[in-house]
Amino acid sequence: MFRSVPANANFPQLELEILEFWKEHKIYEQSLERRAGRDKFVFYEGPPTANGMPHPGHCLTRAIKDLFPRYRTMRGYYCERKGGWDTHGLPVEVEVCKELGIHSKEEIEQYGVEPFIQKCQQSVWRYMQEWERLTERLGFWIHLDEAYVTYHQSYVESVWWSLKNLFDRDLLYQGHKIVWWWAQGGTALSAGEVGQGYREVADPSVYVKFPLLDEAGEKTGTSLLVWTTTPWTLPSNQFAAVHPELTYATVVDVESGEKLILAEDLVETVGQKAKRELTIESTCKGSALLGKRYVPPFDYYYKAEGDRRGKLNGGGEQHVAWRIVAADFVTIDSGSGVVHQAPAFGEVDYDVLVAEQSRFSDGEGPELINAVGPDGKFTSEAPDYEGRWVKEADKDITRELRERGILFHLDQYLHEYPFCWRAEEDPLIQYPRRSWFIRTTLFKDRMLENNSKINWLPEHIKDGRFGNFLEANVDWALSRERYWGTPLPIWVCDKTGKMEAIDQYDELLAKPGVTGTEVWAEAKKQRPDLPDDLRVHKPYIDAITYNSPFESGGRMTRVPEVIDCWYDSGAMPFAQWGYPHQGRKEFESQFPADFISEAIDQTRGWFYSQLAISTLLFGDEVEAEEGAYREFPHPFRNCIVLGLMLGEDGQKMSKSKRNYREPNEIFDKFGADALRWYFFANQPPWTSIRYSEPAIKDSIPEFLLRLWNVYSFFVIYANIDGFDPVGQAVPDGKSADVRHSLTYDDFANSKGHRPAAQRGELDRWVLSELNRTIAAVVERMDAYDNYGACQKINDFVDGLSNWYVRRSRDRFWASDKTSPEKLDAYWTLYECLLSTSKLVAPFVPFLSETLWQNLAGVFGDSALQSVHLCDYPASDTSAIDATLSERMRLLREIASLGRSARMNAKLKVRQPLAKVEVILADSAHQAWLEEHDDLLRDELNVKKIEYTKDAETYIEYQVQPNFKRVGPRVGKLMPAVKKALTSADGGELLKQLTANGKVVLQIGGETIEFDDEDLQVRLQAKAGWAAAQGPTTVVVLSIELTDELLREGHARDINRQIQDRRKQLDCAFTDRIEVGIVTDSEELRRAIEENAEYIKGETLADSIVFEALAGVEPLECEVAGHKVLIYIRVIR
RNA sequence: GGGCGUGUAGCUCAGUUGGUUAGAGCGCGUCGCUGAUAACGACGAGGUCCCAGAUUCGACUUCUGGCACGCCCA
Repeated sequence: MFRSVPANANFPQLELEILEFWKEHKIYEQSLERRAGRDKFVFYEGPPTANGMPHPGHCLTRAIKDLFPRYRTMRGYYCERKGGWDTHGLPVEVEVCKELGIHSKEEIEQYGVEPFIQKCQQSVWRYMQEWERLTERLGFWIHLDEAYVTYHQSYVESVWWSLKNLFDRDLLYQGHKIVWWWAQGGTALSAGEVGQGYREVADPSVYVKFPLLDEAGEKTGTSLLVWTTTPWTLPSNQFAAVHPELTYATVVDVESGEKLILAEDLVETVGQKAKRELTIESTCKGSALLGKRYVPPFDYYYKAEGDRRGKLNGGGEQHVAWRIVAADFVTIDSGSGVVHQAPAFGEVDYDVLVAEQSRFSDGEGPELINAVGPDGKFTSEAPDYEGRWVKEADKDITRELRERGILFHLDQYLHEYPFCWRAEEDPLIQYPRRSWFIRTTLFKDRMLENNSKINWLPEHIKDGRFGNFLEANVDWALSRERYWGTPLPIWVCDKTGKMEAIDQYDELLAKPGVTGTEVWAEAKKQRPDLPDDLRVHKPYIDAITYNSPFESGGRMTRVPEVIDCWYDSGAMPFAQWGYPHQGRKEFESQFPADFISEAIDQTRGWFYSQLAISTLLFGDEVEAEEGAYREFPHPFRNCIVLGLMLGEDGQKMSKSKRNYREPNEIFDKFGADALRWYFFANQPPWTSIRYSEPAIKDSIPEFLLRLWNVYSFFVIYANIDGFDPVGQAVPDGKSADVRHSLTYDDFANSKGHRPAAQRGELDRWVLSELNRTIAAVVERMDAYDNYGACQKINDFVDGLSNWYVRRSRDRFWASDKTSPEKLDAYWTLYECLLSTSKLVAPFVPFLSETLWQNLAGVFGDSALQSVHLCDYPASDTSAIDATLSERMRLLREIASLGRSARMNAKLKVRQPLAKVEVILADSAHQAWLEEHDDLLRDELNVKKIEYTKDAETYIEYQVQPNFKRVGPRVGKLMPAVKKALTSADGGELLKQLTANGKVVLQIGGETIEFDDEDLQVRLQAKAGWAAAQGPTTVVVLSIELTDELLREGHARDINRQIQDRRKQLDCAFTDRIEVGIVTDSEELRRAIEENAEYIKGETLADSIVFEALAGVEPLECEVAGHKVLIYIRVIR
């Protein structure tokens, strides 16, 4: 006996039971053990940060991450799933600062770096429990207790190894990075923080004259007209930039006679602004101006360096600065088309400097000029303004320019400018900071090559967002002037400035003359519970110094920076194993990944950091560890890039807007399977989806409940009829302790089990559909297309429920429990359900497990304990019958048309009809349909189905060209062809076609032949018939009703009333009853008498009498316009 | 301002290499079924496939240019 199935399934409750079962029997662990030694399917977990609450978007990521490993495991692969946590970085520091009520780095230093990072380490686990709970509840199988953690010593040392590798290969260097700088707080702000602080302000907009020099260095009398909104950057000017493709005009200021150069398109605008009359004297391309020198507005640097020339790489010399250079970012949207360049205070300006530097030989090019200190005040290099806050100095600088006669025009400019988000009055400035970089640009081509080998889903990521990002690669700014992060493992000699990288803590301790280890020892003494991993972090690591190998008496001290936490996560493919200090074997066997998935916001994050690090470390034929060079792609082969999940209102999910529900709420209300199915089955994973509770809820009736109902139906009747699949189910020769996946073969010797070929058409049809579905699902899932796979599954379950079960009900209800047809029905449905539960297991692991446990449970220890231990179903191609499939489709179409026609004629299905006539455009399957019309007769409740030959009575033929075939052949004649065919007599054309095998028409002066396949025939029902038409089929109802048919209809009405009453009385499915009917209508009485056997059979009535039954409450109802009293007594 | 993506029914979304009746679910309407039953099914209404051009015999589909929204970056 199967366990009886609750009528109303409580999915969330069932899921909790399954979770318990999995835990108790270690099903996940077993599923891995069963695949030990098999081919590997490698999965990488992109580490989430556990210091924020998980939201539904995280469910999506985790669901996809679960789906494919589960699928592959069932397909026979060994798929380890090691968890991981991202723990470093600014967000963690910000959280701790919030908690402490402090902001600036100064305040952190005051509070103490040591307690601060201790707090960071604890904060990282704040929402750990919620994350673990979500992971488990969603059914995401992953080893959380063996998760890698980015702050662990082994992980840090692994990252150190990779950095040492880069350092030793001269791929790590120090340079400047222009950052958004909060001068008052002495700290750089992250992009996110800067983004929060934009607001509209009015800044000065100044047009300044830069006098041009000739070859000899003499003033030419012409000036560049240069525009800027930050006058305070003018003392640090190094270049003036023009766009090489723009046209520039030399104009004469009519009033003063001065000559100026500016973009031609801006002459009028600038003239109007300054209220000057400017007449154009000549024009030239920007490219013609390149290299010309000018006198900058301030001579703080120019005085000494103005005449300096440097050697160019290609030979020759050039002045290092104060000349015109080309830049693509120059526009004519505002200003003068000539842009002042102060590389210290603008990222694009800085890039111009770097480009210039690269043209000169080493040490010969321009140095960065910076007259401003980190406090935002002018330094002694600009003595006139020394000590003044730059923004405040703008006015005086402008005044000085005016006094010196080089200010052409001044006005106000409204624009968006960033301010500090925690000190609203403080404007941010762009400012250069010493920073460490990785020379990723050297590897651009290698990274692109690597990228080209990756299978991106969707495909456009490869050459789109990700490819473009790689094309525009700049060196990776690695260092951060922060506290909680992987320390940059570089020690500097205080005598020589020479450096070395260290990749292991023990190696550091073994250095000669090492001191400073007591700082950690002391801390550990004070707080023995401190995790040892902290010793490789600030401030402890900073305390450790040792004797310089470069010069005696020198000491080696670590540089102060920590690294970008994206580097941490990108190092995960090897660092998760502590490679190469340990875990070599694991790394070798788990690299590269077959599959990763994250949302699209990781393009520049984890996707890039992994690819870059891997390409640099393992992608070039470097002299390195054994076999460092690897074929691309690595470190991942397939990557599903998920869309972002938006809130209910289509906006970004936000806690404060409350535009989404907590994941737990969804689990409690609808269950994890509903959520998972919603994710997998409703759209390709890369489309961004809007969080929608109704849509999640819909998964239940749409899919889960439909499958559940079939399952429930099966269990109810299998138990009633005592259907027992066990018998000799386990084939001889197989050891009793082998547990089975229960495939078709396992039943071959069972009682009442017939080979599919011997079963009826409907059974063979559904088995054919099943195997087609299996093949399609496997094909889709191997291509990482969960959406396509779900559609196939959904179609199958729909067919199983709404056609197979519906049309097989009679067989399940048949009284002869041993008839082969009845047993066929049970076996077929049983096999379908078992296969389906395996098929859907990766998608809805809970529901499938529930089904499996009950359906396979009757086998006890002969069957596998969990569906997740089974092999994924394999398609039996011999069971697939494409012709049958097509025929059944046609049959269903006819049934549908029949219902449609009934609807139009307002003839309910309970009323039997004498006949329908079916007209087929193509008679290929007619004979088969005729043989199987019992199904149709029953479905449509008609006595007879005829396939009409002489169709012209009911319909007209409309002939259309097969555009795909005929189009290319006739080209421009197509409209004429269409017209000729549709306006011709369709019947006539068809007769020609049948007689000659072709139709020949004169169209547009040409003779055109059409064969069978060139023409498409549509049927059109003529008016006046109760008919419905499909593209190739028409169904016509015969609507004359005889008295006999009417009485049969009445009997059916009575039947339905009795069934209704049974339900009200809460009858068991097998309860037998006595029926009494009281009515005045002779007609009804006759209807019942004539159909008594039918009613008795349907309603399990032992007797029907025409009188009241004593002691029974009657049901009063109306049938065919007559009042009827129905008495029902249950026989107990 | 740049890159990428999206725009299809009231809502949420599909739409395979261009082929002439553009689909699903929900919602709505009408009806049916009643031994899966607090389920289920059928049928129907509902569309300027964002707009404008171009290519083509033919464009939701390809191209160009707009518009709107989203993401990433300036």
